[in-house]
Amino acid sequence: MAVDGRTGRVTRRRVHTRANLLDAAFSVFAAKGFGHVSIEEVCEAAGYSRGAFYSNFSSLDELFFALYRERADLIAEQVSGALALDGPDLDVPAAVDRVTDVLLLDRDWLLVKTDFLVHAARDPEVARSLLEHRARLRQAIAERLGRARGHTALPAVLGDTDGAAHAVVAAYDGVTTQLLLDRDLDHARAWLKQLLTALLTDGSGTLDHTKN
Amino acid sequence: MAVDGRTGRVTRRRVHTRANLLDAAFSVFAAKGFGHVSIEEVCEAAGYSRGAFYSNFSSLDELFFALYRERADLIAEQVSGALALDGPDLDVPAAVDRVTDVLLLDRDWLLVKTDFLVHAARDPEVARSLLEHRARLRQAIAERLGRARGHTALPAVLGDTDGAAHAVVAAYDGVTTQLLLDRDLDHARAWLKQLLTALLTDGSGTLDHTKN
DNA sequence: TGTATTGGATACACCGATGTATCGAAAGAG
DNA sequence: CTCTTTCGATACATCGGTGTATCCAATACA
Repeated sequence: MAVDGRTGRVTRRRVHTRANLLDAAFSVFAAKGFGHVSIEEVCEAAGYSRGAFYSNFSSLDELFFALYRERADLIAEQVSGALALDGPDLDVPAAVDRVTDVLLLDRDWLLVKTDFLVHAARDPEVARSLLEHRARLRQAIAERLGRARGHTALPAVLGDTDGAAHAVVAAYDGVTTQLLLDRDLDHARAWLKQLLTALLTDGSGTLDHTKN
Repeated sequence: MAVDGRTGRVTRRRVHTRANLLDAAFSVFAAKGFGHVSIEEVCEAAGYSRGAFYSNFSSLDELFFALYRERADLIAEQVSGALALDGPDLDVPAAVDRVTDVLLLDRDWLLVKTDFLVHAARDPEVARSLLEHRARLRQAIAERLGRARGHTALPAVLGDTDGAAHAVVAAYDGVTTQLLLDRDLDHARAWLKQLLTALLTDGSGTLDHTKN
């Protein structure tokens, strides 16, 4: 019974092993990619037998989904935090710095995230859930940008704040792709920052792209 | 002997079956995703036995790589064509239209391409090859943009033409991600066009993002 | 602390996919 | 047309992963 219609007692041990399995799965997925990972590998990495696995999940897909949700929510929380740090008015460049650092924290997450994208791209159900997640993030960004108006007017090219938020996400996705290939985290961060400030401040930061 | 150190006769039949295998593989990969596809499935889809497969390729990876190369080169060619269509001077909006139509031609290719990205992200060797490919594309774009100067000055925010080319690729990658999820090809095309013209013409096209 | 219940380990039967070795058929060379 | 080489189908041995059923140990609760 891995379905979460659990009703009776749930021991501490259980939540502990579940967490361990998720953590181990994260490492393994990051290293080999979902689709090249067997249930056994995850169990071995976590130090459990397959019995433990089937007691907590009913399939690799289910685990993957749970894993993604967990981590994505974490990131979303951190992004919200980074956006909220300023007072009621927003300091765009500073916020861009903070958000960028959160979004491009570690490559492993990007790997897993992209695996999940590939997964979602073939399963409308999963895609829906991912799209909603992205929409929420965008909305948070747009909302926050709205409150910054006046401070730094958005460039007209992007349309309203919602358009700007869309562009921000696209930029993030674009930089992610590049980072996955060149493995240069610092460069990616710097570039995303420049791209975002360029997009959001109508500004004049020169782009440095001396790479590949 | 699947390695291409072939020396003796190579029959027509052979090249034909090889092509069939590649085509079938493309469909199957697009549908299920590399990593959820077995050699047998590819063979079955192509109407051959595993004997034919092993006679032409030594592993699924090898086939996948060959497949990617083939299609990627094709696209690159088409993009070059689309860029070259104008005379010596470039009509940016028109070129953007043409290029966009080529880049976002069909979703299946994007699926396979993304699978390949995920693959490359974990294999430095493959990543190098993909990076080079991207670099060539960017270079072609930058070169072409260079010849358009004067016609429509690039917005300063992007730095030089090379920076602009980088941004173009990032935009493409970003829109690709969105398209994979929402499956709305027309919308993606429209959005990419607007994004690119916004990026490249210092222009005033309003972004339409009424989606998800 | 004793006892009922839950969690996870072990063992088993079962595919499905892999790679190889062999053989007949197709196609090029002369 | 014949002969030689190449291509691809078939059969086989094997392996790794899957899911389930069973059992012992750990844990909550009274």
